[in-house]
Amino acid sequence: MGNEQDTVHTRARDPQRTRRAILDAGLTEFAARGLSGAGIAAIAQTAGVNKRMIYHYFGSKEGLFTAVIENVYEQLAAAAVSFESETSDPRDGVRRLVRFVWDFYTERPGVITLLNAENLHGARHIRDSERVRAMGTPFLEVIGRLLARGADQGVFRDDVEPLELYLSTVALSYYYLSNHHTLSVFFGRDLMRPRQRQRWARHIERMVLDFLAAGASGEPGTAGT
Amino acid sequence: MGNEQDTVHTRARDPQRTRRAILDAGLTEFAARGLSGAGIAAIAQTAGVNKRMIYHYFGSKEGLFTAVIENVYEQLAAAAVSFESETSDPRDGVRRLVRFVWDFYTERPGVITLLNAENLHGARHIRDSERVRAMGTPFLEVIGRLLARGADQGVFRDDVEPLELYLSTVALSYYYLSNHHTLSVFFGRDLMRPRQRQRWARHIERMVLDFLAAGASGEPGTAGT
Amino acid sequence: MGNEQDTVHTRARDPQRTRRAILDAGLTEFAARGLSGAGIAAIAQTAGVNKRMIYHYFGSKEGLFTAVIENVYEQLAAAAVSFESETSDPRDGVRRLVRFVWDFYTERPGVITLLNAENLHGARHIRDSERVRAMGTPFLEVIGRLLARGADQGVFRDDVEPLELYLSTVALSYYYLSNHHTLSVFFGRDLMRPRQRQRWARHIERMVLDFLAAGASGEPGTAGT
Amino acid sequence: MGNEQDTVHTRARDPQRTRRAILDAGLTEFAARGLSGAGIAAIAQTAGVNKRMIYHYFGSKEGLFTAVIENVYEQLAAAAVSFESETSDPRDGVRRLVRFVWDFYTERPGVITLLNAENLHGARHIRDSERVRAMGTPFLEVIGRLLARGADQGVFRDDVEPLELYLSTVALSYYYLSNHHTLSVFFGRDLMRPRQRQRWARHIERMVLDFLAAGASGEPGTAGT
DNA sequence: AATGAATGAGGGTTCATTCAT
DNA sequence: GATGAATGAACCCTCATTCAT
Repeated sequence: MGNEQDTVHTRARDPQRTRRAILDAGLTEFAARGLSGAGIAAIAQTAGVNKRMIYHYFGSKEGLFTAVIENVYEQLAAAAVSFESETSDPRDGVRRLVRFVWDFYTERPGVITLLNAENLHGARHIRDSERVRAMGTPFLEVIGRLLARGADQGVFRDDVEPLELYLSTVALSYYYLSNHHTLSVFFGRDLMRPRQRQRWARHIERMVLDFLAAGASGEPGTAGT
Repeated sequence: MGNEQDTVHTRARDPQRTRRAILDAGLTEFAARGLSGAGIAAIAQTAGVNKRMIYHYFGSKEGLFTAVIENVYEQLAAAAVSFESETSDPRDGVRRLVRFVWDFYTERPGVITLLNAENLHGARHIRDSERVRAMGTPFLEVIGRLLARGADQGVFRDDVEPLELYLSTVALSYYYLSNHHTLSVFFGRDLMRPRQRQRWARHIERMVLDFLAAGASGEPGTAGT
Repeated sequence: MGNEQDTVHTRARDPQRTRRAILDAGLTEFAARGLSGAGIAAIAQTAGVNKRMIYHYFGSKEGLFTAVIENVYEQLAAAAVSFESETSDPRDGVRRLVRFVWDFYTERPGVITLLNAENLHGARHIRDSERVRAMGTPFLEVIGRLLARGADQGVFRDDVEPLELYLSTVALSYYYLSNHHTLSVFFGRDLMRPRQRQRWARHIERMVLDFLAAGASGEPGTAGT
Repeated sequence: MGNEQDTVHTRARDPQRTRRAILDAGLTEFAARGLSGAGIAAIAQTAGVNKRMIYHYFGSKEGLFTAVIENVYEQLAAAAVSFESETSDPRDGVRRLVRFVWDFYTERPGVITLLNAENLHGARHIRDSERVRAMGTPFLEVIGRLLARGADQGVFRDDVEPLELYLSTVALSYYYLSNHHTLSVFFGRDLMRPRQRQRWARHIERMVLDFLAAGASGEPGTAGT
């Protein structure tokens, strides 16, 4: 008695479903406990599958972790195409960018801890991944066009690089969400109360936009002429 | 053969030194591998002490982790007094703040992973610490005076709260340093090359200052007159 | 070198046998050294299995202990059916009872130390066991019939309860076997010499029977007529 | 912080008191947890002394255990002199014996677990103790006189040895108290309820006395004439 | 595809004990 | 007499993983 078993005896054979369940469970567990904190047994239990299946589909714990994190990056890439602004107003484009980033991480808190975990390990799980490598370049191109249009219209300064804008935007969102536990203790106030979060979201938008507006020429440029 | 032993046989009896050595080793190991990734054996070996001593001084692995992280916060508090600017120029004050934050985390990369680890665990190790709780308030007061002076002189806008300025400053430094591994892969460029780092440091300063200058009254206020 | 391994490398895959081997080894070790004195490593070695298997089958050291002790009770229950006397002579029935008890514990000295261990821990391992709880009631019923028949025939007194007879019988056997080590020192004679043991066995029989006979009516009762 | 320390820093130097405190704590802890279950740290804490003191006074854990158990035997010997009956009535003498034994173990439940522990270890801690060896002989002499007187007066049978009477008496008390935890579960009733205990005490007395009376000559003997 | 049995290494922790003061 | 620091072995247990079915 008392045999700790991973799952019920008979289970419908559904490779796709099994694989997906493991991937989801891996995301949950790795996000909650980190790479070394998460256990194969717990993942198998959460997924409702036999431990052995994890090795069958992903080879090893690190293999699963790699798959999980690549999956996250694909989510990011997939979602990102949505904010390619067809709007002609650059300021609206930046607003959309800021909101997209904020919403993305707000809605996926696990992604943050997962990325932290990957950074803790020197990004070695994605380093050799062709799917992830330079996946960010398209982002920079979109943002680059945005910045160029803004500078052209005289509403944005022209000395900001796409990477700088992107990193600034993410940093302001990510750090707040990533470190809210310690910050809330450090400052003696709960940063995750809805009111506080909304204030911060507005602050990011303001900060990014006002920074871009600072030193703008104020008159339409002549680029392209 | 047999059992690996933790240290050399005879050791100078020096409680202070032993405790300190464990604390330092704990910082190093926890920073490098996280709470669950770090091992008592490795910590003891790094500290050059017997494993048992960790329990003697800190009760448990988590006890040591708590002590390590509190120690980090004390470092932060101790270092922070240094940027209390006696300068009368508010812009210089903000520059000092930005540089202090950037330098602090740049020089202490372990602190970042440590704080990430603590956030992964919901800040439960400092939640009940009276030493850490609200330790940030003095920061806000210093920054509050800075902002007030700047607004008074007409060089800063007056709609920014101390917490907003502080969090923005830290976010821009912290995220870049915390996530540089994945970001470097994602964008296909090494963000930690000295050149890149310097550029980013300058960017933070510019972004914070230009944001604060945006919408400033431009003329000295009448406060105190 | 390095780590002592528990067993030979390859082992026939035989769950039943493995489980049984662990149970037997647990009985031996717990009986010899008590719950806290027995070690998982020793049990595994005695059983010829890997340490991990103990957790696989029994969850924990205490889980194994619980299984061992429940197993003992099942032995007792199983063996007990044998003395249900079909003999019509009540005195013979009591003799069979006395001898059964004496032989049971004589042949299983480990059971005594095991029961002592369980009592040291407040019987908490069997307290919630449905298999053990009230397992003794059938004993009392058999003995009750025996006493009734004896009283009916006028050879037993009628003021003795089944529990009293049973406990008396076991006490006289159990204590002698349980405490012979200290008693032998205390009295300066070896109580476990065959001669001494036989004398004691005879004494128990005599004491129980003479007690039951004392105050008997001496004439057949009228019950059932 | 969190240094587990054994006692307050300064403590009145009182060798007698310290030794006594350790002995008492040892009795308590060994009785509650057995020899291997009791820990030096717990004993030191219970005694309110430094761990090192245990080694100072008793050399080792086993040394302390030996001292504790010898102490118990001295208690037994000391208390036993009290029931040397000056009464001329042998039946009263036996009643006093029975009650003394029952009361002794009832009032000192720890003694039972301690003796069990010593038996678990083959009585090796008292085996070489001159103080304990044959300490029981005086008991047998007292009881011997009691039996002789009873047989002489024709109220006791004459085929019972002192050791048999003593062991029977103790067995009936000891087993009930020693195994009440498992017995209560086994029979589904709480044997330690005051009512149940009193019934058992009366049963012991009855059983011993009726056994002794069985087969008595019924007329005063001629011994000594 | 899927499972339960089995493995060896190492996890954090506690042990009784000794050293230096 | 008394203390706190320090030790090394052993403790129970869990880990990621592989074997046999």
